[in-house]
Amino acid sequence: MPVKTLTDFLVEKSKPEKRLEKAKVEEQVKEEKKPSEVVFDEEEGVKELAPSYLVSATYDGRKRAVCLKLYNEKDRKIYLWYDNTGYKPYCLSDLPLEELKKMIALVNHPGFYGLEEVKKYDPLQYRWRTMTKVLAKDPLSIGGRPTSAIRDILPKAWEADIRFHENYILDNNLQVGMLYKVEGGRLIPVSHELSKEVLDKVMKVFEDEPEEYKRYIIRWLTLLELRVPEICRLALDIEVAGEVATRVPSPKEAKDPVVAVSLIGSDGLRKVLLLRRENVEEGSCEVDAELEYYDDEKTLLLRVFEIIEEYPFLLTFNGDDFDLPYLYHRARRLGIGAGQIPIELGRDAAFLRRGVHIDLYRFFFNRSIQVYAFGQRYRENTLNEIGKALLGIGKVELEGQIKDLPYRELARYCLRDSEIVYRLSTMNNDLVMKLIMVLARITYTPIEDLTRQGISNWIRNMMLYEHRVRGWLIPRREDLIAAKGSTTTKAIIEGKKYRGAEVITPKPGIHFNVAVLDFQSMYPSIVRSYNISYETLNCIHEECRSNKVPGTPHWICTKQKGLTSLLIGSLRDVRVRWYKPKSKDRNLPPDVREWYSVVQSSLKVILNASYGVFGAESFALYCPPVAEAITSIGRYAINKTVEKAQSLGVEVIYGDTDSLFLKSPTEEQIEELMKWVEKELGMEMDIDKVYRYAVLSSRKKNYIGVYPDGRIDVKGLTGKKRHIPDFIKEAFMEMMKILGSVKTIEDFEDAKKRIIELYKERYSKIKHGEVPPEKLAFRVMLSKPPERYVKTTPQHVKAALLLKQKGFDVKAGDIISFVKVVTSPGVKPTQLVRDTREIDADKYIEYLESTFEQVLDALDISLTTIVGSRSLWSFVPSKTKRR
DNA sequence: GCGGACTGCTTACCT
DNA sequence: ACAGGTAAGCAGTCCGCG
Repeated sequence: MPVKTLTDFLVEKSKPEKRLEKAKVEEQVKEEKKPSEVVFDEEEGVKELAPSYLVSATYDGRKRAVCLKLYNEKDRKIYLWYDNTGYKPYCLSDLPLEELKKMIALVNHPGFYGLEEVKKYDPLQYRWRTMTKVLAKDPLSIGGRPTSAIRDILPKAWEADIRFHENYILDNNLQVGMLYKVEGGRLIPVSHELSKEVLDKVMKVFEDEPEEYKRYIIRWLTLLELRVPEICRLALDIEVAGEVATRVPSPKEAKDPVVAVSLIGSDGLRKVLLLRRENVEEGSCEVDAELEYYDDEKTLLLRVFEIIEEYPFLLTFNGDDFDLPYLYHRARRLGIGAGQIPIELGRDAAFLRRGVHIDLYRFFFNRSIQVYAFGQRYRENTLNEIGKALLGIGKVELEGQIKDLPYRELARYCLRDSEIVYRLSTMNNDLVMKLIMVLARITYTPIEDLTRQGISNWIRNMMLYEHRVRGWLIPRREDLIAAKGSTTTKAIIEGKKYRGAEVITPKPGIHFNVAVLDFQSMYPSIVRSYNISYETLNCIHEECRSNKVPGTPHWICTKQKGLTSLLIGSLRDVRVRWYKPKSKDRNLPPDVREWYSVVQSSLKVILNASYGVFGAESFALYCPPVAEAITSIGRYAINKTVEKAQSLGVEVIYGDTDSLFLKSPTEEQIEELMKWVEKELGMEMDIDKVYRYAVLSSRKKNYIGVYPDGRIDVKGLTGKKRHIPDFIKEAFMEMMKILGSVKTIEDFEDAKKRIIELYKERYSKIKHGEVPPEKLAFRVMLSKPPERYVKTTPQHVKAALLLKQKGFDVKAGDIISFVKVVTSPGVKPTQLVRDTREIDADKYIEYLESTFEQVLDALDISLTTIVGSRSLWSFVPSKTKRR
């Protein structure tokens, strides 16, 4: 079929000077040459290679060339390919070539290589410009060197802060995660067209869209229909026998011996390497792995390195900061040459020379992954917590110190950590590995960068790629901000840059038959439908000025389709109209559905962040008016929809950002409202959920929704917050159970009574000191080191300081567990509590009361009157209703 | 010297 | 280092009070 592939599209749109050659023949991957035909030379890299997945790009400082890592699924090896096209680092100048030639400081710069004229389209000025490429011999000469970098010599430099290997990907249109082969030393993309079947179906779904738009859809489909390879991998964890148990050993010094290394491979390898030491017993527990004992630590380490080299991918948990640097420095200390160690240490990461190291700690720490990919199922970033939350297995509890453990107990402990790391990568059919690969494809980001960087960098990479494909000049930060002006709306929260979302004041009470409608990915829809992009916002055309963004003085271009609008809009549509429905389609085989589900959640991660990055200073295309325009249109849309609902006679009882809670609407009313939204606002609404009843208070972002089957949604209420004591949480859950059983309005009378009984029972338990301290522990995150709290000293910081006094290691990110006590300063770390009589019962009663009250005040019950009038002896008079 | 009103800080949540 | 909006509790300050 003469259908355009992504590769065609890219070639047509861009004219980079040195482009990699395009495959002439359509090879089928399955019928490819045997990997035995691989020609690989350690020094020079691969010369011949059957189709393999591009997973990473780095810069090899020794060879002064970009190095690509290609993963061959068949022999499960990574091959290195070094650039041989003479690609040079560069930045751009707006000065004419002739003028730059006369700049002595530039041409005499030791790293200066040459000049070249190029045409670039400037999106801020809507015109093509002639720019001069200033080429350098090495990346450091462009920038990054402390003194006299080329970018500082030039009066104005463009694109100078893009790293060399990133530039290489951009200029050569390399697609990370896709197939490439090597022939005669040349890197050649392997064409991977969509099947006719898929293509026909897609074109049917998007038949009404313009050609330009369809090309984007095909581009995403081409990247995302191809399955990712099986990733052969090794999980590793090490144990070090330090003298002080409360301190983490320093990797830089590496003065304590590595006493155990556990290794689990996807090929079935299960090993623990143990160091023999004096006075250590064998131990007795079962260990489900092969144990290897070493008398000599050096031999042990060399064996570990040997195994690492056998695998293309290495997984660790915090290996960037601990395991790999420790292994490296320890090995050096024991006299192992750097050349024998497969590890290369970066400034804040650890890499493998040949393979790819993925530090799952960094990946799981990523907020977007936490929230959107795993639905906040884990809320602490420790291996134990993530393991427990996602797999149901935590770390082995340590009795005593590492150095005192018998061999088998040590092996079991060490093995468990690798086991969790490995299982995190295999759960849900390798979900994590697939997510990583898919995100790398969408954002054109090497695996090593993707698993370490935040989402603003992923989106940056995706957008920079789009710029290069089109031959666009990437705007300089200050030019972008100067051209687009600042924000014009006032945030409700002091110190914020612009106004955000609308929250509709809830109508307190119990509401039966509630339908929750929401705009399907509201912000991306706005970006698509309103042509939002940094260049189209406040464009240069006089005629566009009347095309105002509601609620702001900003306007939007009517002449040209915005880059962001196309990019984000097409991603949204691919998700909403293709991948999401397919992931739920029961007619498809489970493995296909599962793949679609991986893709749709990856897209969700990107889309959810695509608005926020424009308001984030760390984003390369930071442009707050863009973010402001999006939220402003969002407020306009929801407010207009509320008006419309009311005019249709539907009561709106609550709404937040993109959702509306409608009280017993008829099907016709819903349908009419949705139709109106589509026609008038150019956006789609969905029935997100239907509640048998919802309990609202006057508090925003706080409600309980009960589904027809009795399941319950709890939002924002104290009872579900992570930091509150288990005792309170359990009481709250009991209360929810009671509410879940309510079917009709009549049932409420009984429910109210049961809730009051429940409250009284829990009340007296606290009062009588019958609750163990662990159940009363608050667990609050320390967001910075204790000494950095200078303005106030919150309770968890007080507790942290007490712990520190006792010699415990407390650092940012730790969860501090404390109870409220009667003695000064009112709190005590849970570990230090000896006697239940210390506990401040009244404080806990206050907490219990306010937790219940949040629910009860919506039910129109007041605890003070009902419980206070009963026979509960010394009832502490409660505060009047809090607002 | 103490309590109430108030503001600001901090955390955890919602979309 | 994706954003802003909301709730809640506590720390700290100011002021009145013969």
